[in-house]
Amino acid sequence: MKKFYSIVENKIKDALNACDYKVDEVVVSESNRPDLGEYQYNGIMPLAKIYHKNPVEIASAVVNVLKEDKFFRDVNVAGPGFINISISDEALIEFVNQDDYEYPQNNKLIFFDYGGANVAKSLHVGHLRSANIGEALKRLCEYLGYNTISDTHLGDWGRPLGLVILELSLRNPDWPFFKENYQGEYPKVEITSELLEEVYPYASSKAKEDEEYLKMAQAMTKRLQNKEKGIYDLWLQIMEVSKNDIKNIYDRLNAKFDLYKGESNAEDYVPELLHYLDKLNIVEESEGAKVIDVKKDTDTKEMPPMLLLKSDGGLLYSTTELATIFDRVKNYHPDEIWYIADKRQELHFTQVFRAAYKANITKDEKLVFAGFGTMNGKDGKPFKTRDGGVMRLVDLLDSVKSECLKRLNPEIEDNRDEIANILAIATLKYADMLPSRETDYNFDLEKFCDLDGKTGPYIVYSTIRMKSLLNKLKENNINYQKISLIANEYDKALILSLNKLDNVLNNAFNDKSLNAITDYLYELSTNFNRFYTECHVLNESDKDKQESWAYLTNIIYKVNKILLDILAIDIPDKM
RNA sequence: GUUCUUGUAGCUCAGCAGGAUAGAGCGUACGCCUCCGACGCGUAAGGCCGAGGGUUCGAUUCCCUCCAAGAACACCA
Repeated sequence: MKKFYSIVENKIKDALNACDYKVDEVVVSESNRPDLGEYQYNGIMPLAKIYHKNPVEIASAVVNVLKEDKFFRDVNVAGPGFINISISDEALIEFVNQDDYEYPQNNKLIFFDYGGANVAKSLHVGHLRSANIGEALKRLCEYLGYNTISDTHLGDWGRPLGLVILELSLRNPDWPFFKENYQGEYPKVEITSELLEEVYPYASSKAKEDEEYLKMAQAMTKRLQNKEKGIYDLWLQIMEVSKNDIKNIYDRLNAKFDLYKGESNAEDYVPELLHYLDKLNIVEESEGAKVIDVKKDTDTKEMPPMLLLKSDGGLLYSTTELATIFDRVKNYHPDEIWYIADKRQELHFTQVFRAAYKANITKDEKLVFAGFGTMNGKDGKPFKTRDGGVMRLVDLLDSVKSECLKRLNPEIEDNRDEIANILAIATLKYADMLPSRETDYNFDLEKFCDLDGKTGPYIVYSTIRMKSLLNKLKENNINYQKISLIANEYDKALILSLNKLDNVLNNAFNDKSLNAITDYLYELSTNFNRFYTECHVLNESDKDKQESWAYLTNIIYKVNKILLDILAIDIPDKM
């Protein structure tokens, strides 16, 4: 991958060295004074402090060295020691012509935990961000050369399953799963996702009112966790139905998981884990439960101990989580494990991570929690359906889809449904990743689907425009190998934007946030649209100009595609 | 209650390893189609960066206090 900023930064570093100033790192940024230069370097002032010298003096010396380099069109000192830099057209052209957009592969493995679907419960709006952000971060890491593995970490082993099985047993007492000493194969029973969708909420609310029912559910959960014959077989059938359902929705969202493991898999490691922890002497008893103290001296806030086992011996969220880390470390040897989950779960993960470190389960592995903010309704309150229930993810996707369908160009006759679906996903994903990761945001259908502004449809439209222009160039046999000139401020603006690619991707990686990318996509689109209206590629008579512009259009399309692929956004041919 | 997070234009949000004149989008007001998709483009107005202190040559950015909002706080996941 070619790195424009690094070139500039290294040149400045060399110049500083030539003047006998040593710096660890030079960071150049886009100028906020475009009247003075395209880029700026502000590092002279702090340097002057170290060397007890006048910053303007240092800056002038450095500038004199840089001025010798034909790479720069202009370098000057302003104010207390800012260095303003402009690049020569020749250098810009040479850089654009380098076709080098791939990062070298490295041997680091990042393990991703996102999605977090629960079996027997339909995916709801709360699952949207985890899938979007997780998938995009995973693709970003892959693009940057990391190896990745992703796992949904299904919630398939806790009380919800106990509740569902209990309720099914009450409704179908004659099912053989619940008969003791049943011999032979268990029959395949009629379980549909619709049924599960109805059963869980019913059982869940009943457990809240009915203490007896709750106790029965707890007992059933325990029986499941003991893998009791019959109960476990029924569970397998529930799993199959539910997993398919989950996969379908994730497919729609372009979220592809390498693993569909879950708490139940981690459960296999629980005995080993408990045995291991026992030897370490870090498990304590508290109010009947087994806990691991994870407090640190440096804590400013109270840090409750991690609950390992319930007083009835049952497993908890944290237990399976810890066992999952155990499993992952043992079987996949990741360098890092990234958890993309609602930021409200941060305390829970902090506890588990600390326990994992304390128990020396992870050794060098780094456990990273990347929490995201909540998507709320338009009113800023938690997203609900009209009757106050939790909105299902499918329903949300469908509502966006029908809104997109309404706005589709009426002249398009074929595949309207399919196009609307692609558009809906683009719309939702773009809107979802536009705020920075930790920001809560409000779902606003009208706003997201609007063709004006920082929206998915605008980005999609611009990309379609690029594609359509490239097709026209092909039809007219207009070929392009390279850019040979910069004609005006419009193509130049585009080039300067393109130079940022590597920076943007690295910022996104460092912050584990996609907003740098969504924002950059908007910048590219808007710069392209301006270029498009001002520079008429097809009927430009100057052949060099035409070729340069055609080449540029191709590059911008290519970079756009790279970014959209990272975000897992597809682009229809028309809209 | 304790702790954490957030407070930036009318609205929604970026920026915040300190830097020059704080940026977008929407909305508002004006413009631009005999040419590659006007589902586009341009121009303008709009800000004491929650308040008050501090550190610094320099603070929206770092530290402290206060005010306001949100979230998390052991046998649910």
